[in-house]
Amino acid sequence: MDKRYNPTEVEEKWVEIWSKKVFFNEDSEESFSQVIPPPNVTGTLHMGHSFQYAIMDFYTRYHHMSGKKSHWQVGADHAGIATQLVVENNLEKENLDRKEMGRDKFLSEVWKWKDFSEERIQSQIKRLGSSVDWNKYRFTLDDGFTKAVNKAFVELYRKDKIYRGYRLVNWDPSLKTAVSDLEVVRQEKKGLIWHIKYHIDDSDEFITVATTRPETMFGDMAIAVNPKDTRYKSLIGKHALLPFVDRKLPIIGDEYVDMEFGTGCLKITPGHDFNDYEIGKKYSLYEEDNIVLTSKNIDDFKPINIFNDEAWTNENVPELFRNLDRFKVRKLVLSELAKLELLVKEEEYDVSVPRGERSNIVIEPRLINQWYVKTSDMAKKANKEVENGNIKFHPENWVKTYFNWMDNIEDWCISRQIWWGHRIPAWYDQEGNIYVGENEKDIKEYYKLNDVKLHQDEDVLDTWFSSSLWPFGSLGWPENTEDFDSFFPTSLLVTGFDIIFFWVARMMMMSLEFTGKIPFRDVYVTGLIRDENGQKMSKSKGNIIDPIDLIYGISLEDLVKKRTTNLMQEGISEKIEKKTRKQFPNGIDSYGTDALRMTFFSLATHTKDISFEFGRLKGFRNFCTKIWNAARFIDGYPKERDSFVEENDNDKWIYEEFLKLKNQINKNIQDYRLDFAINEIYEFFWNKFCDIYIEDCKKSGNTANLRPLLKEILYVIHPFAPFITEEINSILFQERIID
RNA sequence: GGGCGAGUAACUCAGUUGGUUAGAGUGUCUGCUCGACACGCAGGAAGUCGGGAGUUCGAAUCUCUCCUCGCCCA
Repeated sequence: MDKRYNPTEVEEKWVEIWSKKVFFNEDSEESFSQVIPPPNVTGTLHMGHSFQYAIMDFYTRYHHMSGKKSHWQVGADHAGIATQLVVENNLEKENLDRKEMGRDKFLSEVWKWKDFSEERIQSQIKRLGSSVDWNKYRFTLDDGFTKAVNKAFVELYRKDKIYRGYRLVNWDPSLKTAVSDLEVVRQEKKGLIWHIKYHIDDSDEFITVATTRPETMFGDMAIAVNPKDTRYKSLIGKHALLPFVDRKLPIIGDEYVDMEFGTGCLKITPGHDFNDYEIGKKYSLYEEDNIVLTSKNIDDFKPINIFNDEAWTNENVPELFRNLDRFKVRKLVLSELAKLELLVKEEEYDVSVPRGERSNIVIEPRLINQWYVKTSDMAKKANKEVENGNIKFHPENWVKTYFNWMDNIEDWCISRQIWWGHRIPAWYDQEGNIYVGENEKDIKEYYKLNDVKLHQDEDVLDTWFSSSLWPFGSLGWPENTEDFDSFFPTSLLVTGFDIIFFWVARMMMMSLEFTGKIPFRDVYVTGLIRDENGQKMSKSKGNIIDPIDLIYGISLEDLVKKRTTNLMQEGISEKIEKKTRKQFPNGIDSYGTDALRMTFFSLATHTKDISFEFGRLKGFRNFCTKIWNAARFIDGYPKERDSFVEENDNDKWIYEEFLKLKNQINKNIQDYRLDFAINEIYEFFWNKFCDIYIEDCKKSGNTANLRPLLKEILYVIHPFAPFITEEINSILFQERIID
């Protein structure tokens, strides 16, 4: 054995073995199972993935070693919008355009990319030593999974839990697709609010409204004031005249209006604002001959839409303002209002701007037909499982976050106007009647259609719709597979707090809906890995650390190159280079996978921001060397016996300590406190086993117990540090720990 | 506006449910190339536990309040 443990060579050997090997206690009655949160096929894995995979691998190995049938379901996610964007950007560099290519050709390009990305991801998962069964690998767009998705959609539709609705949605004008509430990020910034005068019909009076979005005024359908507001009480029932258009807008009194806000008068633009939409609906506003009327019949409600799909003004605005970008319209409206002396004033105001999570463009609410899942009943069922303790969150506190969202859940918009994804299994005839079924043949049978010409919905499903089926879909549902039988419901889900709403909650709803069972019992919610200053790692900040570079090490020049190529923004590369050179003057050392894993465990505390710290990584590399050298020392003594025999006080003491350790870490493992567990291992091995026991054995010459005890210790450490323990075990004992 | 969380040694963090002199890793200081290990060994320094008030025999831990910072939802 070398004086220093050299991890990379050793690890590559075991990676090769483990990636082909299936660990499986076939005959065991008890089972443990979990599904991987399928990584997106958008590129490579980052620190967060390696962190979570370390934890998942830990539990898979741990339960396998305790004799259970232990299964970790592996796979990847097609990641609709994200992947489509990556491929579109790549094509753009070759001056190719998605629209010009057409759907089929474009999709074949995406499939090519998927193969490329998938291979990289798979090799990364393997390199971390993940004990998955590669024969059971699934992809969310493979045939079996697509079948599950279609079945789920059709079933929900027939149970009246999916519907198509003409409603206001979050519209992304650059991607030209609807997105769900969760895919919209709000950005707080200093903006302006404008006070605008509207004439009162048949009067010399004015009413002044305050708005942050004057460009939407062409879609105004009412003015609302609080009925208690003495300033405006007398105006209720009269009409205001919309500037430039002279549309008569009813002035309505509604408690919803906050008297303190702005002027106390709100312009109601149901076609372009979510709150206004609700008010418009309440009064069923509709326009006739340039007069807006109210009605008691909700079917009369007809919001005015003033934008096209790119958020440029359409034919519903006066000619002067037509066919312009919404931000240009704003400027023009303001200057024209000023000319008419209708612009009273502008004030600074904190506004919250909705932006698309992927595109970063300002989201424009838009009226359009989309598909929705009715969520409230499903949410209630899911909540019950949390309330009665069938599903547990760790740390427990995350249930608050979970309920916070679930108690206010809205219907889920699941259709996306993109190409990469599961095409919605709905067809239309010439008259626009909707038929839902797994394919055209099924539909013709189910609806008893003869020679009707049908065309399929162009849209695809939200990626999270398919992901929500992952825990049972990946195990074979709707087929009645052996895996589904033995491993569902799964035991554990390891995932980040950032996708509790997107994913965890939705899996719970769908699983209960389709299998009648919970998808998992324990949810281990991890924090997010940040850099050592607590900053989020991102390409533009230039602080990304690739887990592979921690395992193998990387030279300064390569690291600088890696961090400064393919930057979206111009001009930041110098700053990044400077920062990188300062922080890593000698590049990054090689630390090996075990050291990285143990670092992750020690960082897996119950906080949501985890600063990744090199000091700790260094500490665990030293620890690996320590284990290696203890083994090397012990290897210097001949084998005398197979098992530990207590012969003196020293033996008695260390064995008691060892049993205490085992008890303690088993408890910690059950409590999902791997940080405690790894610290105890470290403390026991270094301070007790090495510093006291081995030293004492040296002095007394009673060394016969060293080998058997080391072997027992290696087994305990194995799920924490699989490579080094397996290597030492094979050198000293010519056996496999995990088989 | 509603909700959640953080503030402990120079740095990054624990503190397992109120109980002896508050812990770890890294860094730092002193001394060690003695046969496992300098990625080491033996020692050492280092903290008003964000501020204030309270409960208690006893508070980093419980209560109240204030300050600073972060995240999520509207």
